[in-house]
Amino acid sequence: MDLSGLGPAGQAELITSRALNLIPGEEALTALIAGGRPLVVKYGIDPTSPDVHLGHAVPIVLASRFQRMGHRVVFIIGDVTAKIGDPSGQAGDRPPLTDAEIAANLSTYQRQVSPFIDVGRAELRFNGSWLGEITLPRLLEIAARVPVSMSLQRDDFRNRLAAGTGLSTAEFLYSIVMALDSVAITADIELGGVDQLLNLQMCRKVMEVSGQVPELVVTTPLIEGTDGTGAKMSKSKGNYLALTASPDDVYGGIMSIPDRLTVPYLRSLTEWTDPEIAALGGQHPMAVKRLLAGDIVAALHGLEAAAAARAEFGARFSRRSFAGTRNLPELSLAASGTETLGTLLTRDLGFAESMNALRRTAKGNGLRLVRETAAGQESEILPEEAVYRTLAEVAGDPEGLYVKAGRKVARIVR
RNA sequence: GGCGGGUUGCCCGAGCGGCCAAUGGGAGCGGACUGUAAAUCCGUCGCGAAAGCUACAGAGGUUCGAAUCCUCUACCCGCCA
Repeated sequence: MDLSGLGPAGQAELITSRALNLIPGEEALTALIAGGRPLVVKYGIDPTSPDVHLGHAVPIVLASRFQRMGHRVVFIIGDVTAKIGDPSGQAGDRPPLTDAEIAANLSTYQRQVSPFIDVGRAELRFNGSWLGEITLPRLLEIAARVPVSMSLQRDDFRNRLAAGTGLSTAEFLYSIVMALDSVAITADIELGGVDQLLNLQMCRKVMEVSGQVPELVVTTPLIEGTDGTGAKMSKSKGNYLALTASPDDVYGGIMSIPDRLTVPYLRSLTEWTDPEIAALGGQHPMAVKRLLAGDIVAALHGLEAAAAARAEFGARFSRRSFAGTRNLPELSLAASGTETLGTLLTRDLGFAESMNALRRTAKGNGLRLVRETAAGQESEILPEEAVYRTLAEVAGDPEGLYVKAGRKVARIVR
């Protein structure tokens, strides 16, 4: 949706309503937009990991809004810092990257993020192209005018200092180095997650020290992970939805988030406006979540895929019918009738981690044979020993037959 | 550099010579209930069909027998320099 026709107040509102912090404030944003020229909107991307998930999409959604308002989005790639390695001093877990790796990560990143923003229209800048030019006197000049107390506002720095755990000088310099990027492109606005707030403030400071107008800082909320533990979405917690996930997985993944996250997700990841969201209030929480899931799948994979994922979900989980379900793994009697059920379910399908794990599932009534006919479903709980019987023995007539191990299902075919 | 404390399963954390594959909590998994939500309850929670095997930082040793005792190594954490 083109937003360039919107007036300054309208544009500012569209950003402000989704921002957690706006520094110095909304009036400044409105004034900046009212200036009439295309603004330089900076967004730094991390070239160290090719994995992008929904959490990363949040600031991108805002960047896209700026873009559609007619402003210039500039992605800064921290190639210098990536080549130096992890600044946090945790030895070894983040080795420096080569140029080739950075390029590869970058193109993966662009591809994954493209559903949310017009990547072709965004500008790309590598900070190596100007950081290499910075002289030591210049760096000292800036450092001399940036108080250490600014960095010490960071809890993690303070805690580590207090605890006596290592805090390197490089880490102190890191935020100044990133701030030089803002100076290099004379950014008007910078976007980032709230976790970057202190770094972003450093950008303002350094710009000021360099005689520039400090950029306007916009931070976005960190969305909670899908598991509902309250932790932010992150790869290491495993509570994330990758942008590359299949339509079915994304749809299902969204459906499994706690109800209380539906609105935050709608706000952070879709173009629904606050009045529209408020109007959904009367609906069943699950219905709203369906809208959200459909919307996100549509963004990532298109409307058709969204419709298919919706139908799939309805068949598979709401009606629990398997006949209409696509993408079910299959066990073929002809090909593997003589293999044991346990082998097939663990080794071939990965439904359980080990034979013992599968037996435990069976012991808890989780291993079942389901026969689906026009009349409905009949389910038979398989005993633990069935794990060691062959598929042919267990299955018999495969017509409309499915095996379930816990929540996972496979179709049995001839 | 000196002295002291620690390293247990996915995480936290008991155990301090046999009854320890290892108490308890959390996470996970399965079941009931459901909307692949939340809450609750129940079960389960190294691998192996079994015999058994592998596990309590690593390597040796003492002992009929070690997660538990001894020695060395690595890492962590305190206090003192």
